[in-house]
Amino acid sequence: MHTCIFLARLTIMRAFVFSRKRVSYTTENVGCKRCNCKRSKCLKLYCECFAAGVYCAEPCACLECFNKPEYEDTVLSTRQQIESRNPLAFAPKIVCRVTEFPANSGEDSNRMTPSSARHKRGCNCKKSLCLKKYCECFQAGVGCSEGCRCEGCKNVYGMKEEIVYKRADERREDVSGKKMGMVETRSEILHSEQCHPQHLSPLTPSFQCSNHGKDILRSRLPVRRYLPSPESDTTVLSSYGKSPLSPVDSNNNERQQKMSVEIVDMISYDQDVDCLTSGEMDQFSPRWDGLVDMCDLTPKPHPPSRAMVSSASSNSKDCKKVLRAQLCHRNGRLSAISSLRQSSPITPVTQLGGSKFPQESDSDSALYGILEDDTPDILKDTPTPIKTVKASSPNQKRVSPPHSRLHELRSSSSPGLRSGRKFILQAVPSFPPLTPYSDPKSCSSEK
DNA sequence: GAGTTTGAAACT
DNA sequence: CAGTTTCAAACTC
Repeated sequence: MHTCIFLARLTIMRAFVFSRKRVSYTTENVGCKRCNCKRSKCLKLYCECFAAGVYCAEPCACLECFNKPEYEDTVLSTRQQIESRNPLAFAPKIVCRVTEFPANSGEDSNRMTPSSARHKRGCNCKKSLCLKKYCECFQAGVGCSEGCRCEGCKNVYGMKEEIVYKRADERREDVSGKKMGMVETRSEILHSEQCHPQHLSPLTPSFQCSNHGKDILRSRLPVRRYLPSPESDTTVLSSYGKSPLSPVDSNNNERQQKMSVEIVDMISYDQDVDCLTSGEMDQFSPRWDGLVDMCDLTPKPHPPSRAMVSSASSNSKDCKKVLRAQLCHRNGRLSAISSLRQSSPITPVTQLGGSKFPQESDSDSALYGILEDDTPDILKDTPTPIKTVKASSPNQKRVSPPHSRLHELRSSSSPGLRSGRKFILQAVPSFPPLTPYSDPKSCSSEK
């Protein structure tokens, strides 16, 4: 169970931290760098805000911006259109896969490590050597993978060749029943953290806001070198060089806990948190399905482990249950997490009115049926030949959240959410809001 | 701050 | 699907 929670945290953290570029929010959103679109009208994936599923806000320096609450319909239809072209367009780019271990014994049968967070689509770098933020993998703080088509990869988070080699190695060792070698080492580190809760913040998503995630990431990094965190422009070693028990962590612990509640509540965040999280919190909506990715993992029985905290269930279902239970336990309103797996990052639920929560892929088709002519007038001068829409969700996972819940959630107010400066596209939550949404229309006056 | 480089997204 | 163009962020000076 702890493993599951742990992975959930990690995945969420990654989703937040790595999926967006330099979006540095403060509570006041002062000096925040947001998009700077000149020609895309903030209605294409070029636009960071749009891609992130949030409305542009004051910090944006965009021109002719249509990514605003008042153009909600346009935004939604545009998203719809883009999704029809590429169903994964708004899906989190970083997914956290799990290293699965062969079944050896009943004990610790749920051992898994988030050893392979990767860019879903992979990069295509030619000149940056995957060492600059041009590289999405590097920017996301993840290693390149087989899916990357990069040339001369030197990604410090994991080179493509290295990954391929290690995976082959893992498979070989798994088959031979040998000990896990490097993988084991990594998982041991991970494991160590799991087994020593004092090393971690409590079981709340706050973990994602700490640098624990980075520590974990670091644990996956070659020991030989540390480079500046992609999230840090100034710190050379960043948190990668810190011990998990570093003072920073302990100092952060309390506020991490606080943060966790805020994250879970999807309310505005504490600006006191480090830049890792502060810039990402209100990008929440479209990234929550990172959790989905995590939960989609299907851990297999694992070999015995000395001290594995392993009350986790051995299947993703249970994992989700555990996660849900855990989160619900921490936040009564979090029952919405039960919809994690069903939610779509891109489904414009508002257009579905109060319809019932559709089931899985059916929802998509239903949705698409509703949203037909999806070419926004605004963009019709640049027509896109999309007329038919895929009826099924690419991974069969992205479905609208329960509207009844949404409705419930909306009907209650969340001061924290209202305090957020960013308009999350309420209509296209990737993940059912964990706290009430504030109606974009009602809060459009905030802007 | 302007100009350049880069690679993703969009288009053909 | 491959090649090209457009775009905006990252980067350099």
